Amino acid sequence: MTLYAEGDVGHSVYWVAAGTVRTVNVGRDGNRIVRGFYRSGEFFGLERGPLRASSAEAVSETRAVCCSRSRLDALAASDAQVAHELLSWLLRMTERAQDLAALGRASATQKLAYFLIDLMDRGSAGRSIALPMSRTDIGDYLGLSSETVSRAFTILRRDGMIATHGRDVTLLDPAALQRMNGNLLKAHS
Amino acid sequence: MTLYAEGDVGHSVYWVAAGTVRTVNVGRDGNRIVRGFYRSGEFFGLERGPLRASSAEAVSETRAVCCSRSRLDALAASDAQVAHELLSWLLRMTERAQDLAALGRASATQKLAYFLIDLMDRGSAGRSIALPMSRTDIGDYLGLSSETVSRAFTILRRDGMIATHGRDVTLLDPAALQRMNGNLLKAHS
DNA sequence: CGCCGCCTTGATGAGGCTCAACTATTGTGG
DNA sequence: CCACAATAGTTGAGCCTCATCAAGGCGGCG
Repeated sequence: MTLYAEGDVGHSVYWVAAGTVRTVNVGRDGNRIVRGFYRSGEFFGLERGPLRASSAEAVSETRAVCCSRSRLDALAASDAQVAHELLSWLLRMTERAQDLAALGRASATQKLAYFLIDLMDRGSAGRSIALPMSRTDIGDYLGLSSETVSRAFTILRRDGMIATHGRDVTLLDPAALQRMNGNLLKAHS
Repeated sequence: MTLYAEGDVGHSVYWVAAGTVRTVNVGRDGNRIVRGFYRSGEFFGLERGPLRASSAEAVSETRAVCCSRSRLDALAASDAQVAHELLSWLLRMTERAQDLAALGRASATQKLAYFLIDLMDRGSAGRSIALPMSRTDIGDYLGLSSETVSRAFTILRRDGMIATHGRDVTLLDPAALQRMNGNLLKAHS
């Protein structure tokens, strides 16, 4: 379940073939922070220093491919296409993290709307999403408690924007969800 | 004062020679979000698409060097050193944005402590910082109101962690400031 | 001197965290 | 197949932090 832990030495970069991975920090007082979710087709594990800044854990059953940092560097140096992909991916990561930071002032419901839209943009083909993670995971990612996440789901359901059945979510009105954030999030596709 | 505006077409990348630049988004309802500050020696303006996602404004008197994206790409392709610098810078940007997002649950005082520590790590030699930006700027960056920022300054001053005189801030106890964030922020140097 | 922007401080209200109870779902052993 | 336990999700009540509105202070600059 754990691919690597916070503080480990490791230069490997990973590519998610199937499933979902989360990167996590745990404060000394036990408060957990989910720094990111990585879905099938995405990269993670590229860091500045030799020590892992966060742990990486499989959220559901997951297959991941591992590549050493030196091999990646060599590939990027020789193949301009790879270098461009890498740059583009990093820029996207930065954008996403900045978007999340910009949501600091937003309401819990707006944060959840952002989360769902982002998830739809990234992987799910139709309007249905099978969330692999718990409410607590979502909360630790958005900076909310699991109870507040649950309440936000209830509000979106009541307003007819989504339908839920356990962890299965159907986005009934994606445009309305997107509008909730004062279209802070441009089309990231 | 404005280097480029949100929505502009532009591929240029900038390097701050002196002064401070902020990148800004403005929602339709007028709420302002400062996405980042860039101090002397730092880069900004590198984005994924051809359209600017945010405006860039000089906070104080500033000199900035401009470089076209194509020239940067050529440089990075030919010079491994430049490519490495670029990668390292992007990773740092991502880290910083993720740190800020992770502060979502933190108190206003913790956020301000993070801000000051980050600022010290990045540019100021001694323990004194001459803030170039207003309380409102800081608030729009941290997701707080300017009043709350002001109150947080008062608390840190009362607790003997800083001394302030207008926009001049002296960090009396940097270690204590760093500890406030459950040492979420590792040494980023 | 008086205006103006920035900063500070106070009072009030709203949103979200915490504690707590209850329900739903899944898994386990008899 | 059922009883039970364990985990996840939902909903409610009270408190606390921060946003908002409002009123001064403190320079800078004409």
